Amino acid sequence: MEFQIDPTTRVPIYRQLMDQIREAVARGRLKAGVRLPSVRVLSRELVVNPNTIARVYSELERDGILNTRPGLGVFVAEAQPELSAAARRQRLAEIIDAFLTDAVHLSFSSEEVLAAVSKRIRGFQFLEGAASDQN
Amino acid sequence: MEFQIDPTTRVPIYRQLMDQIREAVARGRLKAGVRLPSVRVLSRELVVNPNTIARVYSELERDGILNTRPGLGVFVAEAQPELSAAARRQRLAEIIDAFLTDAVHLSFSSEEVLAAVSKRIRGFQFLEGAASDQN
Amino acid sequence: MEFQIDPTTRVPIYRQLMDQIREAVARGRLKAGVRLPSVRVLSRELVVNPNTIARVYSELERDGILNTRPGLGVFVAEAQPELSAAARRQRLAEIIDAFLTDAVHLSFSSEEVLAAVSKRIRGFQFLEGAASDQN
Amino acid sequence: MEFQIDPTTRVPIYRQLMDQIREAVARGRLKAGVRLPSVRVLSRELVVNPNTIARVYSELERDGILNTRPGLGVFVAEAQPELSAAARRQRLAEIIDAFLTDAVHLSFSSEEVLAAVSKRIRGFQFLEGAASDQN
DNA sequence: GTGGTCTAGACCACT
DNA sequence: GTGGTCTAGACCACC
Repeated sequence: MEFQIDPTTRVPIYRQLMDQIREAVARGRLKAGVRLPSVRVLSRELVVNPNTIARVYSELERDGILNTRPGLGVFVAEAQPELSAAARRQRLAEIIDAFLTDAVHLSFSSEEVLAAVSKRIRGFQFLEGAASDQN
Repeated sequence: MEFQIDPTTRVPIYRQLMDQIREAVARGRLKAGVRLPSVRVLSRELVVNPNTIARVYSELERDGILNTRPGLGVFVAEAQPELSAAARRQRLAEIIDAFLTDAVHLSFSSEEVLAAVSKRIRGFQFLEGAASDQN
Repeated sequence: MEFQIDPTTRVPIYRQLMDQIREAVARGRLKAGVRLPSVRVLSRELVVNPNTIARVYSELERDGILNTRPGLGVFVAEAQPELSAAARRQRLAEIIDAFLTDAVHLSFSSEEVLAAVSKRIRGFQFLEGAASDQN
Repeated sequence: MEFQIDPTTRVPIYRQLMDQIREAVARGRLKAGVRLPSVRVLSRELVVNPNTIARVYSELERDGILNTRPGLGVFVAEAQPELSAAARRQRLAEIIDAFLTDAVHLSFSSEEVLAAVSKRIRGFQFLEGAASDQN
């Protein structure tokens, strides 16, 4: 995995890195169990303050996306939704509505939006099957 | 239209209000030509500083979503996309990827996501027709 | 770069400063990547409230002329036109007509106006090449 | 002459009307000596407060573009530059620089700008000859 | 009445 | 240190 920081954006560095790790996991490019570079190594590689990397790892651990095994390193966690089904559904509705609001203001038609989502969704590693609903 | 501010979130007040207005316009609940509450009235209603409301209105005006008529008030604008097709397509890809990343981490399947998008898209007022691409 | 505010004009302070920065960028006197003075420094220098400077920077960022890097400062952005060709052409026609209207009322001849434009245009950093129209 | 007010713009009504009269004069569509509609008539026609029309006429009179002949009406004045040659040249330079700044930020090339100015200048009624420089 | 601009001063997040 | 957000309160222009 290579991560890239664009310092010309107003998105904070820690956010850029978090988003890239989250997206890599979502696309299946980072699979559960894989070890990430150490804070020190990655901070040198990206020319970023080690504190910033450490913050990224700890926030992703809080989100259940990474696990730190002391002395061994930081690893991609098994997928494990902690939210209730109701909370997950509500959260999904929120992010869909926010996304659709933006899409409308970009003057796309609903057909164009659905087509684009259908196409891009193939680049992501979703759960198999339909039933993720029982918890 | 009623707007609601949640002061406990870390989302800035002006952002919450902007998002709510943008969504209401995208859903067709606020139609072009409708007058919004005056800065002073809304600031009293939401118990928010008038400057904060004024900021929301002026940023939405810069985005082409509202118009200000001096001395008269603030109104919902006619939709008028000014971005190039290339910029619009890139923006759409970005928001879709960000949305799908979140959806994967919520442990939904791709079928569930597509179904939810298809369902919720009906609540929004998209452009008619499919081809909005010639400019 | 030195900026100057004339408090006797009816042009708002933030507009004066915005215009000066826009012109400096257009002339190539402020090049992409250059760091602008911090909000606090410039506000002391110009004897203007920091909020006013912050407003200038944030509006120019929305226009794609500046970038903010949190914690680091404000920088001149790479040029990146996002408007559609149609919108750009219409905008150009509008500003030309407004300019020509003023020029006529100053009692210049068309030859004088064209000569003056041709001469002054050399002080600006335009795009190379002629065709900037495909998007 | 028909004037049109667009209430959806943030440009004040009095400014819209002033600009339209100035442009009509500059284009030669309103010639010196022509009588303009009375304040009352025009205010009914445009559905605008009479005070607003009166303000437009009085400001244009101050600029030397209109003359009021009491009891007779308001007339288009003879062109009469009151400024010194130096002041006129400086003012021309200012409006050219402001215009060119905008044109650069619209990502046009200098060739495109010159071509567009040359084309649109034909729609305006400039002074004949080149020598408007002796005063 | 309407919105727009500016100041002063506080608090927070990012690096 | 950097910029971002919010409040409070003043003054001005437009209608």
